[in-house]
Amino acid sequence: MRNAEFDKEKVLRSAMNAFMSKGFANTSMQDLKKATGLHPGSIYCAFENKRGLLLAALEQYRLDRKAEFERFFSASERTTDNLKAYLDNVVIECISCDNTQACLLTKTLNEAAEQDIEMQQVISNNLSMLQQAFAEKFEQAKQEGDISAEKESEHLARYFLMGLYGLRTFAQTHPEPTVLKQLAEQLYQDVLR
Amino acid sequence: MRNAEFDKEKVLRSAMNAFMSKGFANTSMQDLKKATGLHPGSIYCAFENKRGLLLAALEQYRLDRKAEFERFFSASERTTDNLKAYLDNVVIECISCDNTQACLLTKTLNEAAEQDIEMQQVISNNLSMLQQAFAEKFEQAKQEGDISAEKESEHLARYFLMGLYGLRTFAQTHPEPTVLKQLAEQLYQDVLR
DNA sequence: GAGTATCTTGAACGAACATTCAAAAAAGGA
DNA sequence: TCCTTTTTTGAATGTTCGTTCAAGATACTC
Repeated sequence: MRNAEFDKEKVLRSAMNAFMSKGFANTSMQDLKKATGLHPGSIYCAFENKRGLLLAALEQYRLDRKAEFERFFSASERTTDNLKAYLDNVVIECISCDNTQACLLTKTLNEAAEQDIEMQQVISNNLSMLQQAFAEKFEQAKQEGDISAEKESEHLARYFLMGLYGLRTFAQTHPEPTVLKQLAEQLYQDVLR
Repeated sequence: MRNAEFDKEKVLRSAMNAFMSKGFANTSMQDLKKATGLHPGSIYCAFENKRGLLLAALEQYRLDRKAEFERFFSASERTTDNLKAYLDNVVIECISCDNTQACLLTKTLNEAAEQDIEMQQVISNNLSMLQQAFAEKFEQAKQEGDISAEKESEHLARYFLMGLYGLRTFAQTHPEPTVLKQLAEQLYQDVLR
């Protein structure tokens, strides 16, 4: 017997970052070896494939984002405040120089979705879960009286998610803090109103 | 002397479609040969590179979208009506099964932006021009009295463009006509209000 | 209609890629 | 301590890629 030496979470986060900054196709096994510290053979032993590594990285990404989500939405008692904090954090990520600018889900969706139905399904499911999570928070905010009871939580969640996608894309061409903050603020207002 | 045989616009539109459906990295020269009907040598003679072909395709895309923009905004006398028609058309594109679902600019931005500063510049400029064009139309709509004079056209254009990005991304995971129409409608309302 | 300049063709090239595999190393069980 | 089992290692593999190039085809010029 012998156990694997590497820390799976660390490896997956490294791979995540590599895929986020260069994309799937443009990240070579050599890049992944450098990023993760794992030799090709080990990667194939643990994840079967380069594609398998991406799938595992996507799952880790989902877990990490879920934890982040719950952290933000347990900060204050007022849900709308948490929502604003979450949104502000997205802007901060967009401005930052590390690899949090991109979203692994949308990046992979753009690149690997075509031709790979299973990958598309995984990403769609992840995004649907995020939308569902937002819908629950909007429902909560309605009960707290900060959002009109007439609005449908599901619609709000969809619109908000659309805004997040757009914000991230916009930031890729114009990562100016002032502009991004304005956009985020208006999105927040439009959703609350 | 001898002139080139192929129709440059047709070739570029074919290349455009190939790049839009499979992305830059995943479109091989064989794919491009099949799509354009040009042999590798001819492509290299005319465009220097695979990358050069993408740059040329991006320019053709810009021209085509510009023509489309002007066509939509000269349809009715009321600018807001034209804006709505433009937005509805984006939804139609998102639902359709051809390659108009994706935007070549954002697709390329996601893939080739990193590592290629010139490419990034080209795309940023294109998107800025589109934003500027929208800003002019919003200004027009203000003068026609359909948009509050207090709003800044530049802000409206930015927000609208962000919405378009988001809509296209959202459509990739959930191309349901009803949902997309709702999202487009709310974006339109939020911008006009 | 001959000459020439340019384009077209498609086979050939080296490089880079994802993947494999056999040998070496290491950790547990007895 | 030795044996077994699993992981680690990194060189080797076959494939595919973007790119080149020399030969052939074609249209324009004089």
